Amino acid sequence: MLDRKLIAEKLEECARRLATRGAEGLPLEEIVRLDRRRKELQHAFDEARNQQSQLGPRIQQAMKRGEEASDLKAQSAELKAAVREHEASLREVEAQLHELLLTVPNLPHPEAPLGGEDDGVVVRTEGEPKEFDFEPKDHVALCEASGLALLGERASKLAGASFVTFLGEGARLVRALINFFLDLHTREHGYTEVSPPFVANRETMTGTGQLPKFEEELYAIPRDGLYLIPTAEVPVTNLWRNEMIPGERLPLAYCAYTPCFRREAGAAGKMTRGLKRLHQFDKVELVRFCHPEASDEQHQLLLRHAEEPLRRLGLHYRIKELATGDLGFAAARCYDIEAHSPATGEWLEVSSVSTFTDFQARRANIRFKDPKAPGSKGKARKGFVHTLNGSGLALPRVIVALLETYQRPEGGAVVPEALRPYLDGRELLGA
RNA sequence: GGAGGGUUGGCUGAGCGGUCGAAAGCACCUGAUUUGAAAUCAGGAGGCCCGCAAGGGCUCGGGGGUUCGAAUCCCUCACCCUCCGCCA
Repeated sequence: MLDRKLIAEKLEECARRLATRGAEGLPLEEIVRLDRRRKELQHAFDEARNQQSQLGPRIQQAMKRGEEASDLKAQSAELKAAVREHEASLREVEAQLHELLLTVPNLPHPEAPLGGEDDGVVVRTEGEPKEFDFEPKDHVALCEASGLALLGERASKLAGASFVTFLGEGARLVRALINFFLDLHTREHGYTEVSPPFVANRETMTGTGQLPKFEEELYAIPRDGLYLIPTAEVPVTNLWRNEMIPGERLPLAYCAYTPCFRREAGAAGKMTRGLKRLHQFDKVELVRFCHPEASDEQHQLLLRHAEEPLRRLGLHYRIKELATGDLGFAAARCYDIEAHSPATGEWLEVSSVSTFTDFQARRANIRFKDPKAPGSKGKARKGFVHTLNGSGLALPRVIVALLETYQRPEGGAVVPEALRPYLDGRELLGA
């Protein structure tokens, strides 16, 4: 959610910056108009309320003197009606305003490259492309040959297409990767592990920006008013909803393993075989809360943390900064981390590392309060925190890159060193 | 799921429907005493929102209601505790 004041004061600039992400025809003028109306109503309400509350003691005194005070009572009743009226219109205007505000995406970061999907900038490429002296198979063929994952009809029997079942060493590989990622981030990068609910209510989904605009993307449990989470970002960011974080605790860093559920409703036509696009996948997510002035630096730090698992697994990958038109609704700036699929030559997005500035914090009302300097009469500084998150990492596509990169001509795949402790020291998988 | 009890400021804990934004204690801040600290004494101070300020509004778990007036009465929701039932 954008700051109403900012929209009012810099309407042109907001519109221009939002246009760079392709957001046109937003109700910005309407928002400014409603905000002005809101202020007026608030004033009228305060005024009437003030008058009414001053009448109370006077009535009491009159009654102590044994008077009826019926004229005062009537006056008070009248004011009460006025207060109610003002309050009702105030609430209505506020609700309208809020609703409009929820539809406006975040402002892109001034340094984000301009353009659309194809204008992302590859910031750097890490590792070497894998060379084979035989014809490499793609991950689908490898899964079929090794039996690590069920991709076909037998798997879709359970919940439909685009749900996978990992079997035997494949299931074990999933667990190993989750543990590897979590251990790395908690032990070496200082993240606090969170194991949240895999469902969330409407308010929680609104806080991070999934609702109201992207209801189509979510699996819902209408009977209980719940949604399956599309990412751990949702429950973890909302941990602090409607709270004030003591400034000295910032920055906060959380990591969480959860399955992620996505309907991929907008992805029709992009259907792919195999593990590349699923309705349910496992992911370890990193979430950070920080002071506003720290978010750029925190974004770089988060990026380093998120890519570290790929480095340790010895995979070839690149970092791409998304152009403004490709940014997610709530993001101000975003790096995608893409692992290389040597069999197809594709770059697979395994992580999206975003900074949301105060956009999510406003929606979810997450603020900080710095401690007052001792002895100083100045007020403690308060404000909305900045939130950031990134996958660290999403499993299925990492598995694709892993199997393809480390495949052997005679079948199976070599386990990279870093992962062996999580697989009983095994050096080979699916052989 | 059923029955009962509870939720007050950072904490503990009072609070006849009318100067209650709320006693008291602890913690906190300022000053005095002290070489410094502790102890003691005297003061001060809840939080949030709008506002440059003056000022105003909101706030006793959330929401609604009764009343001229609600921390106090009623309804409802959430959470906590106890008992019963069920259960990995």
